[in-house]
Amino acid sequence: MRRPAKRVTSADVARAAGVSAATVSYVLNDTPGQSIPEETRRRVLEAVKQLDYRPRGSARALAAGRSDVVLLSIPHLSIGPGINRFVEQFATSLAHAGLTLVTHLAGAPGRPLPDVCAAIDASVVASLDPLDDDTAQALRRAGADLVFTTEVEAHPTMRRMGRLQAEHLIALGHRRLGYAMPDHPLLRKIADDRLLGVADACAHAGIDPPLALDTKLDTTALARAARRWRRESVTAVCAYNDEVAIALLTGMRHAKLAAPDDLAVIGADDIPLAQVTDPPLSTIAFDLEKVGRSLAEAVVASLSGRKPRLTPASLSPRVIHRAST
Amino acid sequence: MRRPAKRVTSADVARAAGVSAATVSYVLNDTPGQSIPEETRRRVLEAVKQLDYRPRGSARALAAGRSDVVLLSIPHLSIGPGINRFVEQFATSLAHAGLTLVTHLAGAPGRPLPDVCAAIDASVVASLDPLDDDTAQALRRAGADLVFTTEVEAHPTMRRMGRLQAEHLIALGHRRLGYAMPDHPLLRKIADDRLLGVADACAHAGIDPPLALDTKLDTTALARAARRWRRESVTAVCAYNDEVAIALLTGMRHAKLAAPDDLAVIGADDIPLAQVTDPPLSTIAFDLEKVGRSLAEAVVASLSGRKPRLTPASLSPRVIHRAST
DNA sequence: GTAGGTTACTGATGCGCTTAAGTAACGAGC
DNA sequence: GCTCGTTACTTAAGCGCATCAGTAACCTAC
Repeated sequence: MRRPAKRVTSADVARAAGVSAATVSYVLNDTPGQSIPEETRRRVLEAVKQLDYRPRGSARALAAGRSDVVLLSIPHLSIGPGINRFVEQFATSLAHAGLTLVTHLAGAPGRPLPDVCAAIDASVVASLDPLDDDTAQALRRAGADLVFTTEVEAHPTMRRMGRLQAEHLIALGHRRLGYAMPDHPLLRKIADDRLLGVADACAHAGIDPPLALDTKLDTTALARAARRWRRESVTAVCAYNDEVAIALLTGMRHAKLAAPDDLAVIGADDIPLAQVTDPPLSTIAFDLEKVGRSLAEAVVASLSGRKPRLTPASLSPRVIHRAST
Repeated sequence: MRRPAKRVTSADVARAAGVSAATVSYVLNDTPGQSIPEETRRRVLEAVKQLDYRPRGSARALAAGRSDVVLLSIPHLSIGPGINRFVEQFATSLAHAGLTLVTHLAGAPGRPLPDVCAAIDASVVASLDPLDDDTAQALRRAGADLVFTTEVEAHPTMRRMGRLQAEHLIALGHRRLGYAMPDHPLLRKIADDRLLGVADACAHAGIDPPLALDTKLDTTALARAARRWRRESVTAVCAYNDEVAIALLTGMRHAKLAAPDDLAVIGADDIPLAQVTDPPLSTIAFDLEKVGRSLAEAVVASLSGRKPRLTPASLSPRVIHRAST
């Protein structure tokens, strides 16, 4: 592997601007306590633009002892397309603070998070849900701060979503609930959390625990599941997510069952398609943009030594009531 | 911002193993031309494990002049959940070659790709579709190799997808096609490409160009669009993607139109839900795992100085024929 | 008029690693 | 018995930047 061609360095900029490399660094970083006259600043910035100079992150990180890179670990499988809006807002908010976001698909067999973190020398690792202890410790040893959307004390987000689904159905008068589990083994952990939330709500309302059925994205199988729930006098189903819920709706049509009269269905995530199903799907939505913004604040806080203080209900999930319930 | 606590360095490992830092580096990198007896190697690796040492990417990159980080730029909005499978496979294949993958959501107002690239000092930037010239040049100046899924000469993937959709419908005997455009302005460019592909196929078959209609994810609006196509004697519609197609199916049901008899519908992306619509949706699928693997190969090739040689039809889109056409 | 402060810089150092160059110890070959 | 080659290392340089410790020039105050 050849060494890449010579790149523009701060020394080049310094030469072009007729100053020292230190001055270039001061100008570019607005280093507090340094007084740079307007004229010099202009010359330096001019040279930067002329040469299309971009400081190398690795050199900066090495010299400064910390980088401006934030690593976001996102769950193995998408939490729906909304994740994009979240990431975008997060990246934008971080950029305002001079930080750079890159993301890593967690759980993949590719490479453990601490390795990735060390490789890019991230100074903060953010995640939507808490990481396991070993990983967290390894990351901290690798020099990264950790930031999550959920406070440790609060109910984990996933569990809360399940609770909201169930509470909605119970409020509508349903007394026996079903739960539609996803088939993908990697979704199992999240699904179990959400199911626990449903069980919480049932227990709290003093009704039977939910009847959970494994499902797959297959119309016939879901038609069967729907009939099974009916037989067991289930009147409403919480689906793991909108995808499962939509598939269930199709399965029900095949079984000649209609939502919400024969079986009420609520999804989770509020994917765009949830508005255009037949009937439109009730679901749980997050304000992901807000989450992105507040997570960015937490990162900045953590970086300046303050305890990241998150809003109580960071993900703020809420019920979207449409025609399927 | 306090300097983070002292982290484990290669000097610490060297001390623990009773060797010099150079030896540690030789062991960890399997540096060719260095003979390390088994016993020494064992001692070093032992110390590494004991201390949970992870080399800092920034220091490595700085010293070696190149990092082992690959940056994947993914389009602004998800190309469906399949993107996950692709990223995963890509990351795994890269990991086998000792490379680390991180991704960046392109197009977001956050921070331009070259800045991100410089910040993490990526040595390769991969992208699903070609980047504009300015960006490409800036990246190259930032010292990154560029790798794409599409060869420059080949038809851009997006255009090809549109062509496949149309060819499928034409082969089924349709003589007047519609095209359902997405409403999101950021999708416009991709949509235009796909539409061009449809137009190509129509021209090639000697039939009228497609009647493109703007749509949004709204059942009523789509019912109206469906009726409009019918009035204009369109018998089959290519949808921008499966999402639009599924919404159209719902709109058609509201307009008392059935697929494929009243209007055939084909989507694109083969999202999981496409199997469970009513009727199941014909669509265009990619072999994303294969793409991930071959893109990783291209990256490795590019890094070892060879020209990245991609398989002719890297994304290899193909028609999935279900009941909606 | 000069001590003391401020402004506007520069020089030197070191971050943690890779790598070229060096070296001590040992065995083989003559 | 001495050289040469090999093995198994070590030493030192330097990657590109941030940052600390200067310092020269100029200004102010008394």
